Amino acid sequence: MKHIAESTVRRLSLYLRFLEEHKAHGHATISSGDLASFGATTSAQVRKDLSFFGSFGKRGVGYTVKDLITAIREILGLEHSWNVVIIGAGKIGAALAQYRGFTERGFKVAGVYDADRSKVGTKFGDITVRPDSEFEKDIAKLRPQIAVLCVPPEAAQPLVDRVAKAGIRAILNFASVPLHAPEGVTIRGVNMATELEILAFAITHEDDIRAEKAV
Amino acid sequence: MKHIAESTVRRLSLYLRFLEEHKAHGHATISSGDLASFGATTSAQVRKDLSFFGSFGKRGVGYTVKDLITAIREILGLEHSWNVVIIGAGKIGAALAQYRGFTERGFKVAGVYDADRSKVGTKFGDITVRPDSEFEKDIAKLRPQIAVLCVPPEAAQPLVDRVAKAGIRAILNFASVPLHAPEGVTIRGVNMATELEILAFAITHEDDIRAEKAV
DNA sequence: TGTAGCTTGTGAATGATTTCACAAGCCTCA
DNA sequence: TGAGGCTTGTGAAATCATTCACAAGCTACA
Repeated sequence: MKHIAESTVRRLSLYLRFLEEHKAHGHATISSGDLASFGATTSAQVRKDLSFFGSFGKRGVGYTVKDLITAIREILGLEHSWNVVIIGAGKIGAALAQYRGFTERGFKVAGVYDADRSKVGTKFGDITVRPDSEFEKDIAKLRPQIAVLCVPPEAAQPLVDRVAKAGIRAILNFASVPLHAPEGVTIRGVNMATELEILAFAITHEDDIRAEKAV
Repeated sequence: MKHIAESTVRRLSLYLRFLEEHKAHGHATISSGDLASFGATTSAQVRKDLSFFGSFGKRGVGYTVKDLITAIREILGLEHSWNVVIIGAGKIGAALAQYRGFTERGFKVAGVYDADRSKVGTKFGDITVRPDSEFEKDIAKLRPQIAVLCVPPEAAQPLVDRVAKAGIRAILNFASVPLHAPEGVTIRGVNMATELEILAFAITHEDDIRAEKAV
């Protein structure tokens, strides 16, 4: 397969959300223009995004909502559900463990771990925080595909190596350090402070931008 | 000023983090190559990123850590601290209200609001959840520049309009819907489920990619 | 059946970002 | 002072992503 841009995958995820909503509203078909207006993009972009994976619409008509949902779910790899383990049961870890959005989209939180014994035993819904040391043992049973790291920065890289050794190949990192991914492992980082800094940059410089527009 | 790519701003934020660490380790100067290896980028990229804003290094020597920190902080608009209000005191909102990373980077949580009366009065450290209805009144005193939305999807767009009307021009959105930004307002979205979906895509397709590499 | 009015799928063009490659400049040391 | 070894700053080239523009194909309806 041709290399797919991250921006394309991100938009597909967005289209999927809109399609599900659209289906719930009882619509059977949708055009690239409708999809575009929801995702703040263009109809050409929508069609190009889809074209990397095949041809899903009918000229003159549009896309069958049901079929496009199936197609995008398959493209994204969402036809089956994924097991996720959360490592670190601090504030963020706890919030994610209870986050409805994951379950809704087919990501099942299969375990929560923490090195701090005082946190072990805490319950989030039907899931109990287990000791970090049990991690490798559990993996063999749970077979999770994704690990979410919500640990202090200095603990993150060692955990990446440990998690990778246990056979997990996808990591979502909430620790505020860039991590080195071992061969065959994909890491994505989410950094709240960086997001705020990008906003700070935008409002600090928007006057320059406005001035520029006026020229 | 020339238009700056978001990717550049994101990297600057990363460089800044490394520079502060580097300074704490007692180093006085740093080269673009060192900065690059931390951020998993190239030395040319580092120099290009900085070149949009000026010339901060010395040929043959590198950059003075202290001065580059000052320069990047000024570029990002971090020379003063920012006031942030969090709207929605659910799991995510509560986690963010207590998130150390914000304070460390100069973002002060000045208020937390919720429409649910049962949440009003809850304390997060020295900050108390206030009723949503008090929001406009408080803004006049607090003068926050950034709002963080941690509300259910259907509540998000109305809040954008309300927050914008109150004079806030930057919004960080954790609700899982794309939002329409009024004129002069910058919105950034963080969507945990989308991040997991991008990972799911990556591991679903990595065999294709590996196969491709082998060809 | 034929025409009018849509909408898709896709090469080609444009625009944006990253990488290359090298002149210019700084420091050390003989 | 001058040569050698670094490192920056930056045009130019290459790569990557988005937008344009239009032929091809579907539906409805006369």
